[in-house]
Amino acid sequence: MSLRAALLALIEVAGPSSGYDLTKRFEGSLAHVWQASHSQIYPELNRMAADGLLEVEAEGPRGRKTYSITAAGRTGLHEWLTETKPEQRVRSEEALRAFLIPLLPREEALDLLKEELRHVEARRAELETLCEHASESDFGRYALERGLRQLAASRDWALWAIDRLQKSEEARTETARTPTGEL
Amino acid sequence: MSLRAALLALIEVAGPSSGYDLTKRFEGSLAHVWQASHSQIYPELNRMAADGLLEVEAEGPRGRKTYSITAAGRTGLHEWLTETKPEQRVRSEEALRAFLIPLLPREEALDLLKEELRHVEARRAELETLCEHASESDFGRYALERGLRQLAASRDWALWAIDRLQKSEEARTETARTPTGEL
DNA sequence: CGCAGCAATGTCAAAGTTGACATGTCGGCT
DNA sequence: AGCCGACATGTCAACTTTGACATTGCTGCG
Repeated sequence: MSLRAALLALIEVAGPSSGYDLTKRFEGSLAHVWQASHSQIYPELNRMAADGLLEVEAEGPRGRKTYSITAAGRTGLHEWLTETKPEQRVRSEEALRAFLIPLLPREEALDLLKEELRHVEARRAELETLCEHASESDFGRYALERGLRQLAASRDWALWAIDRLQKSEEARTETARTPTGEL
Repeated sequence: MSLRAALLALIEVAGPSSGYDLTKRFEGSLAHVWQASHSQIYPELNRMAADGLLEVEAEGPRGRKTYSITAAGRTGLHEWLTETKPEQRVRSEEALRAFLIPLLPREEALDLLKEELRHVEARRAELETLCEHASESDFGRYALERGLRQLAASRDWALWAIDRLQKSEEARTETARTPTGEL
């Protein structure tokens, strides 16, 4: 259902669009939040049209189809936003790795964390520029801000973890103990 | 592959375990990071055993099967951690909602945000207690900390968004303008 | 002209995920 | 004895998601 909501919202905001347009827009700021490729979007649009949420206007020289939102579509979107309780579960491979970090010997763990830190910084910089170019009232403004804050949290965590690992290494060196069981 | 890595790691850390054990452990701190139910875990364990990553020791009065990690399993886990580049895409329905917030009239948007804030605070409190009860060296310590920071970021974002919406409402009231197009 | 590249839509198999259904054991309580 | 809840494993249909394969029209370039 999330895909439907996203598509309805995109059409609601930008007006009648083609599947191609929507696919492109999914590659923009929305990509930080939800992903879908054309192979998922095209069939879904047709199903939504069949369900009366969208109206198709097929034409265009290259077989372009334009979908517009119907009253039913608008109602559906509103219902989804207000009456569906959000799925709180998050699945993040990065977080899973974080979970598994303690399995690695310190050196390797530190390398991984530093690598992660680089990635996060890169994405943050990217988002930051997007954020600057976005107008005050831009549609994706809220999501952008959210993404930025999440990334900042990831960065801070990585810094914390690196610090912690280095401290525990120092402690280990001082007391001259052998390391405990690692992978 | 993430499921495999998680299962290998859980067995690596806790020693030989049954599918039931692993299912329970997936409901613990790991649930904040990755989810899997027994219907996914049981078949996967058997596949992993067939692939030589695990060793089965079937017995126990209630048909309990105990899986232990093999050398190949350990290698596989290590490879996954160090040689696979992490999937950076995140899919979060909550974030998607954040994206769509501007579609709602202010009052409804505020209600949603406040609701979200409550949820986040509740989960944060829950994690916080988990964090306190966790020993310094607990396996899940890093993931727990990461989860806490993510939730804090979500909370701060919600507060920021509420503030922003209220400010824009004031501005609107002052200038006595009619609202722009909303859902 | 031919060709590359983008516009535009589609299908399909494979993999991942969920929730429901199914089954049987064991221990403790009434 | 009967029942409940925890232990323990499994299957299956439905749905979502991904990546590959496939096709056609238009546009600009050499």
